[in-house]
Amino acid sequence: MLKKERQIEILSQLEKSKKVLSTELSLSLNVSEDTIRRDLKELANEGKLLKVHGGALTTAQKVYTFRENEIFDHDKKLLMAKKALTLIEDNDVLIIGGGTTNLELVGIFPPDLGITVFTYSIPIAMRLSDHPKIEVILFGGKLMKSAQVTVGLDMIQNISNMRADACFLSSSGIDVDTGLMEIDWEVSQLKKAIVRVCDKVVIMSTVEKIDTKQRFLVCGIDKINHLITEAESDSSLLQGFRKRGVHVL
Amino acid sequence: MLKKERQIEILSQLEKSKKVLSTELSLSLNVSEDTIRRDLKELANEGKLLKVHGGALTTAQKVYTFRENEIFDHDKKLLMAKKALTLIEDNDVLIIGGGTTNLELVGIFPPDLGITVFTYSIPIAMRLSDHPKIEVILFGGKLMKSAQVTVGLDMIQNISNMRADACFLSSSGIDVDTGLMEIDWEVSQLKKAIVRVCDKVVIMSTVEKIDTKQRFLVCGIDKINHLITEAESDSSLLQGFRKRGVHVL
DNA sequence: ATCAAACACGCAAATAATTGCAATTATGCT
DNA sequence: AGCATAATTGCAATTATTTGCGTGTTTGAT
Repeated sequence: MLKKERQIEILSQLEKSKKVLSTELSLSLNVSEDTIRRDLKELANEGKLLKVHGGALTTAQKVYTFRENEIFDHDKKLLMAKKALTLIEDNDVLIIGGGTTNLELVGIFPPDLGITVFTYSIPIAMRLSDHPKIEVILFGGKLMKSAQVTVGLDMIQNISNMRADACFLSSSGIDVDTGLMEIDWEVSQLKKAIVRVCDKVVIMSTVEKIDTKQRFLVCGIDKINHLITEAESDSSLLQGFRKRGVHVL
Repeated sequence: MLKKERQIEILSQLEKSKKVLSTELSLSLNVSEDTIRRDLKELANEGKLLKVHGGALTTAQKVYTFRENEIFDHDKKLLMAKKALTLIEDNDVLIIGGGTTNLELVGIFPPDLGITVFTYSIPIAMRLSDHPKIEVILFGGKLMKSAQVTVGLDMIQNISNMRADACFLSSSGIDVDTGLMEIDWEVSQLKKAIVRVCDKVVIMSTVEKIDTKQRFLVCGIDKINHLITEAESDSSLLQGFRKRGVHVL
């Protein structure tokens, strides 16, 4: 039995019973407990499970009454989130925008990730509120009910006075020539301010948003460092972005 | 049963009933009382609960916007919310604090109520986000994960520069002689600032909190205009408050 | 003040984790 | 293919964690 195979089996057992014991796994999979422990350690580092003395528990021990399965295009967004996660390092200071893709992203943050997150999205803050190591700062302002994000002039002030390692923004439209666009004026102003203070700008967009235009410009393509979609990074659709120096993944 | 598993179970029981007894836990989880005590001690060090002689209490009530029926003392709090609602008029500007009682209150706001609500509680903002006529402004700041509220110095600044018709605050302790008290320093500072800028100060407190003291003073009894409990307004327990000019209801 | 319940401390047994090391197995490269 | 290198695995010795029990102390309700 291959290592990967075994690890998948471990995860599947964990899925069923919400907990696994090192001793039991060692018997049922015919490997030493050491190996099981090494597997568990590895999986724990990937955030796939929570390693504890004697075995492991599902990370989703928490009561997520959150409607994860109601997210549109859940699979695609999860894939994008996984790609985005590779860009994040311990001790980073991030600004994370609204949208379900970002919600997906913070949902897969491994438990040992120690970062600081600034956000204006209430669902994002909520979901991070039970993460053990992440510090969350929520920007305040008037609540835009439709998207459950806050906006306000003060907020743009606040943002302008900070710096962050990276920002993760979704897009309502992106285009090789024009750049990143936004439907809502207030949100566009907000994102404009965010882009200015971040070393690394990461845009997450499903391919259907590519080459669609919206009313308000956030920034030109030259400000964007990474573009994440659900497609293969060498897709021809994305060639234009690669040519302009955007890291596509 | 694994240690972590047990601790999670303890926390989950605690969440439901707001208190746990070492003896009961020892029986229901089939471990010695020593083990329970050690668990409680450990969890207390992590700030997950407050250890007391004989068991443990919740340190701060974590609010789940979704699971209304699990709110502790739901009936009492609903009753208090109904009383509080009588104090609210159209076009009011209110500051509403955290806690499940306030959550209950905003839950029964009639759909045609047109007011402006300032809050630092994320669950409150969430719940109001689907109300058609209420404008919600969320104060920003560092997220205190246990209670899902935000705090911060900026926030006190912001509050000091506004005025509101009334504020609705829960109490972690109130006493005729001392006044309103709070467990957490940062929250106490926050409430202090709020009380200063509100024309009408409404405190909501279950009777069990009456005459209990906490570490940090928010304000004296003279600043409090209304006291809402689940008891009859002419209860003898509340006589002291009435004598000092507090409207008890 | 009294007394049972709750607690803290140390100890010992059992179980689990870690580490270094050697044997085996996979992988990449010419 | 053949070889070098890296990864994986099991083993043994050591270390750490968990747990229950005995002892003596503290607590808090009457």
